[in-house]
Amino acid sequence: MRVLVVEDERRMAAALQRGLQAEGFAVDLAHDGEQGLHMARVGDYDVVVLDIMLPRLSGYNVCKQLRAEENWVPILMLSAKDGEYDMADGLDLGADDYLTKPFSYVVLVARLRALLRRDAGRRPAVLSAGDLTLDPARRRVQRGEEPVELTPREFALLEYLMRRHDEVVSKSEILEHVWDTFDTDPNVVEVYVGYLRRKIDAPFGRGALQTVRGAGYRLAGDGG
Amino acid sequence: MRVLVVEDERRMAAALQRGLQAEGFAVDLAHDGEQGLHMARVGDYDVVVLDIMLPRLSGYNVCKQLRAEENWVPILMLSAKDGEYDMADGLDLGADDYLTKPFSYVVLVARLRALLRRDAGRRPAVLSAGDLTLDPARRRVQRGEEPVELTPREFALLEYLMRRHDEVVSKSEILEHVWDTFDTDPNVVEVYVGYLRRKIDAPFGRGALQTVRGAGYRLAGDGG
DNA sequence: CCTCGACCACCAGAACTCTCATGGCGTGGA
DNA sequence: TCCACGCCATGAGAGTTCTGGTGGTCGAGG
Repeated sequence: MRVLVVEDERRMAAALQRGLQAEGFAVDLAHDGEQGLHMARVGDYDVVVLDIMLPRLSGYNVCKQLRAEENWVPILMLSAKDGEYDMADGLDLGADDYLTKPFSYVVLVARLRALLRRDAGRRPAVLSAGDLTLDPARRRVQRGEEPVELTPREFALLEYLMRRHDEVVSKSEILEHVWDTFDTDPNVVEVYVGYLRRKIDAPFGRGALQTVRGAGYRLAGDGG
Repeated sequence: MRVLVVEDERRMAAALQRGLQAEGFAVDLAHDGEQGLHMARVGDYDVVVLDIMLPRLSGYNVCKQLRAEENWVPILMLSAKDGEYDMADGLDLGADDYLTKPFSYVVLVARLRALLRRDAGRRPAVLSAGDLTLDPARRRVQRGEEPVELTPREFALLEYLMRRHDEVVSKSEILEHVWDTFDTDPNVVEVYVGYLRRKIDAPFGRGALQTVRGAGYRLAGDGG
């Protein structure tokens, strides 16, 4: 698999190159927007990792230009640290997924693989259950129009429950996937379910996160 | 690769089986010590995952018995939750590595692969630098004979530095490997280096963990 | 020698995660 | 119906991690 990484910061670029090569990707680097655009045009890549903040031509414009030329290579955008550019705009310009810094190396690789698996040009999934929405890339949750602030662990738990909404999910499944650990006190799940309810249900008079006694929990898709 | 999992708790056993199968291992289960011993004898496995607390015959004794019969199949032991058995004894009986519960699924798989890569029957590595020793499996650190208590993050940082002792390790390398993240504030490394110094150097009048200005840090192998 | 900028050490405090203990509630059996 | 038991909810609190700010130190250059 051929990957083009467009990133001006040398250290970041080198780290990405090393990491991705270790995963078996063939990695080319471009250090500014113009070079990146040129290489993306002629290089026949399977996927492009594109920083937004770039000298000469922003990642923003690289993406826009490529799409204008009907080049549908999958693009994974990396957000700026400050909020100058909104990732949502990046998506509107035709990026396929985005990551906000700082991001985990594992997550980056997982997203790249997901991009490579599916048809190019599709939008990243935004999970929903009733009027509850969760955007894994932007790390944002809303109940209706109202944003909800979650800690990392709460977010991971909700994401897992939303991916399996309307199913009954056992505590041991949750521990495996959200905590990645065997033989941990299941009470920690109960505690975090409690935290979530206080944030996504109680303030809205809902009861979407239901207990199924003896079996686990279910996140109701109809909003509870 | 064929794996035998000897574990009596049904849920744990099922989770291990599913997880390892997903990694491409062929997994057989035994639910007590006698069955496990029998299967290990005749089954020609590449590695055995062996719980200590087992009905009928402890993992302890299964291991001892196999080694007495000159069966050198690599064995990864899982510790009891309570401290009834000491893992060090397990190693003395011929286990090749051990994990203490609760453990991460990712760590388990990594250890299994490590076992499969190297010659069977060898002891797990205990890292050392001067009179500083670190046992990754038992999660224990000593300065000379004196045990040192570390938090998980401190331990991970020290482990990485010890694996590369006498080398200069840059902050970005540390962030990548210990924090698994790009573009995080490097100050967090400085803070944790400070914590480590207060635990492994200052109380012993040492200076093993050295700053290399502009380059990173070095853990001196001669004890500083 | 002094200044300046970059890099680093360290304190303080906030946020987050997890453990423990207690009490409520449902379910099944007497 | 009432009780007993197991499952779950929740408050409290401790330990850990991380952020931000401040000040020190080193090296280069005037």
